[in-house]
Amino acid sequence: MYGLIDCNNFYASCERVFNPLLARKPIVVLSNNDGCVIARSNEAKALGIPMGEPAFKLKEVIESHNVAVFSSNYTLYGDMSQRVMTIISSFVPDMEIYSIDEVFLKFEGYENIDLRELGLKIVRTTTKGTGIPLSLGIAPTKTLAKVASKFAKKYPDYKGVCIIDSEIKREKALQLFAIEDVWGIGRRYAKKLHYHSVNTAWDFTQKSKSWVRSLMGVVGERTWMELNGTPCFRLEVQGAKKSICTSRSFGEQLTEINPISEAVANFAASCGEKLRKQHSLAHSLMVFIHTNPYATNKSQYYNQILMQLPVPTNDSTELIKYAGQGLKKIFLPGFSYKKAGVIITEIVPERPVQTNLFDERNREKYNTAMKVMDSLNASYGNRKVRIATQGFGRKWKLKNEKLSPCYTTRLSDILVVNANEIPF
DNA sequence: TCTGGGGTCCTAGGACCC
DNA sequence: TCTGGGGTCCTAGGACCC
Repeated sequence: MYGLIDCNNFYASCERVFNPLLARKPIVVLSNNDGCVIARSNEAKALGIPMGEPAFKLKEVIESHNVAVFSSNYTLYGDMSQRVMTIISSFVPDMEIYSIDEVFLKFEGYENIDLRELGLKIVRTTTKGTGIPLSLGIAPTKTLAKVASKFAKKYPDYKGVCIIDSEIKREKALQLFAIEDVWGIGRRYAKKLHYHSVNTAWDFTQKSKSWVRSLMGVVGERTWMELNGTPCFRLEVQGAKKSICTSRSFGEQLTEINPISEAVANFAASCGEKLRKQHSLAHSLMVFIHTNPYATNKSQYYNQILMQLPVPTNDSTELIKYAGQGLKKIFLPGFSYKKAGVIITEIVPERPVQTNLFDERNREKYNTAMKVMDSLNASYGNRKVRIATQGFGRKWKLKNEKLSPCYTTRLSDILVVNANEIPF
């Protein structure tokens, strides 16, 4: 059997843990730049605030219902996520962390254990230890476990744990489950399926396999098999990322290249950091910039450029250099830019080392510099040590006016470092 | 008049997820 | 005035190989 644990309204719940006055109050968390709603407490959902709604359209409802509004604080959410996952892993070792707020479990060798009892214990212990409410679904396939977790969340009588372990339960659950809520069925396929009078997950399973295959390809066929009880997706081991992207919308529109260069340098540096963290090197790097697509009355420009790196690297100074060269090639004056980003692909493991006959760079020296920089930044805070081109400007910085404190990771807590651990 | 068969790799775009 | 960020996989078509 597979399990799927989903943290309820995760970001909103994280904010609430450290602010008990928010209990039973409507909460929304906004995307970067305080753009649109990306998380809502149940109370906010009840007010009819939709997911993805731009914040400026919600001014009225926020004021009239006293909705608590937060900028997103990924430092806090990331740390809370780790705590949740750590507790869960003490119960079930076979787990796949699927996202910041979801984890798949595999119950293998649990044949003589009451999974409902175990599930309740996991949910209760984790919520008690972190303050985050959870829902757990258990079923023979990952897709069905997802379905079960939605029931666990929706109906309080389940006390957070719902199990689909018989044909009768599977049939009943799928008949009550809208096709567009199935894992793997997005907006496009849902529309196609509705057109063919497939409205519930059950309707979908009653279609023939070949019909599904011709409409949705092999991906849809797998979903069909999973809903019918045949597992197609295993627990996946977490590997290194195959692409890494850092991109942001700017707090204000930028017309000059200088602040954009600074932003792009920071994005490249951040990609380098992520690469080093997973012990990988990248062979290519892409830079993109674009204007504000919502400003339909202004002229639009979107461009990107792929840069091949001579030798796979995770050195921020090198990534910054190529990102900057790329930006110069695609930047055109006369536009108001809203967003830029750096995407890194062709990622390979750090070892074995690949060399280039004509490479003249002293890679050992730069690697040491990166190590020292990472370790200082880990101790003293992000970007405390940086490459000069990353700059100190604030022009491109995003808006986050409603940011909560990093309760669990703020510097006063982690500044207690052993001097011997600083490598110089 | 009549012109094969079997591959690989790359890219762009589309679909999905959180 | 104001609209997020970061991923994965699959497919079709083109270019190329022998």
